[in-house]
Amino acid sequence: MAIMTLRTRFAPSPTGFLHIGGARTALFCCLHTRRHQGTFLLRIEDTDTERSTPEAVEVILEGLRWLGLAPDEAPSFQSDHTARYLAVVQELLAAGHAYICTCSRERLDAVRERQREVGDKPRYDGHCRNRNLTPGPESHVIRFRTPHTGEVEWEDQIQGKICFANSELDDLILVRSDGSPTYNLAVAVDDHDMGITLVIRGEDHISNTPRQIHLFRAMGWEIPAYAHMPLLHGADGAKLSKRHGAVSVLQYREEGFLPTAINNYLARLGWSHGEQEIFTMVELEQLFDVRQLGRSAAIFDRAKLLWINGHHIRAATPDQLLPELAFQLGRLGVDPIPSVEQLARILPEFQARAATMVEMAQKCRFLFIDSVQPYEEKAARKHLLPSMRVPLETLLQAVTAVTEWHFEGVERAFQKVLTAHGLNMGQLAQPLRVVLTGSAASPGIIETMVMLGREKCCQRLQAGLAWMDGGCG
RNA sequence: GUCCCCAUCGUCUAGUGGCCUAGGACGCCGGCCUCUCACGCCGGUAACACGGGUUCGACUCCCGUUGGGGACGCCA
Repeated sequence: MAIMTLRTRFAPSPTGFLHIGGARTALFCCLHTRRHQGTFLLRIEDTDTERSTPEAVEVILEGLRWLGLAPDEAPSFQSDHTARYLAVVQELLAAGHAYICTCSRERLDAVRERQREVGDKPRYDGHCRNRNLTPGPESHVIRFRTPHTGEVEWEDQIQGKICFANSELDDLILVRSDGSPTYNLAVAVDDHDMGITLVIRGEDHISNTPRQIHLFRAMGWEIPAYAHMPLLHGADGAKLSKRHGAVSVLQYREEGFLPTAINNYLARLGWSHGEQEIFTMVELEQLFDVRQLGRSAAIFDRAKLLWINGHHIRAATPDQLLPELAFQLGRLGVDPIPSVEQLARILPEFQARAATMVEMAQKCRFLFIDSVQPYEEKAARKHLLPSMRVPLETLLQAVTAVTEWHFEGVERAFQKVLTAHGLNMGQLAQPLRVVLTGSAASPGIIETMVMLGREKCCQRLQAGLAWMDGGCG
């Protein structure tokens, strides 16, 4: 069968960072395309020369790379296509589908204000539509001649049938008075030129679709299919945007989230597959289909993201986590950053204990610093009782005498102290933990000692005894 | 205001006329495990917005109301 191969695009405007909502759009687009063996493209929509910056392009690219959503071909920049857009407009002008408009912004504002007062939808009133103006020295824009009657309808792959009466639409501007092309023109031309067969984007673009379809019709082009996905909302239920609580996806990396976890979480917003909650990227690429999306907006829930992130941390192999842990330790000021061998040895002990890589770094930091004093006050008060002084001193001796520094060897020494003083595990483990780690929580006490090494164990035991002698109870 | 869209536990969702005294997940609460903290396991909490229809039977279909969101730029 001659099924047209799927071509999609993610089309961000480089006016800022890539936020979590944009990342979700890119993810859905990418997953759907991979599932159907299509081609996923990236188009930078920089027709707004005022606000677009090369820095933003770089940040968006980096965000996509980090998430593993790299496009299949080199990105396309709308700013490279200006001549093409303008040529299309000339065709439109020649065919009578566009016209010159000399209305001033002041007039437009006044018209809109009047319409609002009457309770109408603000839109261009068609003042220049039939004036047959020709380009002159006077400042002018070029507008599209939108049909007055009839309607535009399309079968949206997510929303179902959507229909707009043409009478609801106005004559949009195609070319600004400075001669630059506008968004709707550029999108329509590029979607056609790039051979896009399915436009996947946020539902905030629904109202642009009829305009773009009209442009396609006027040019006699084949109209692509559309899939408008529900938006991501913030905790207050409003659209997530840069000025509304959204932060860069790269900040999630800083906060210790794994890209697989972010993707997993985002995919479950609006989409599900039975009762499965945890998905790998490979699974998503096999299962995700935009046509299975729900139609209602979802609210971003950090608590669930944390849970999923913890799950992916546990599921990861240590070497996958190594670079992230090193990165986070560096941010905590650990210097020098431990070797990968060192980190690989201790990392498994912390996988089940951290929801983020930041948390993991915080929890294993004690291993790599010189002193854990001052102790966490509450922990010290509760566990470093005077009665523990002697047992800890015995332990110091036992530790010094350990011949082979491995789990069994250390455990033997520890048990000996327990027996000698008639203590149970917890009675000795907790004070020791405080002395060794500075806090009342850590991996198993023997594991902790083994990880720390004999030298540091002895040093900290000595420091602990000194602290107790100092009477700082 | 006008147009478009949406509506199941606090949140993400399953549900496509009877299998629903509405299932799962996160969170929260309780318990187990236990040297601490986690992980894990067990149990609990909590929802079909409202009103009309259609039907032998509605969470599921239709209409209305209410509520929410989006769009109304020489931004994208």
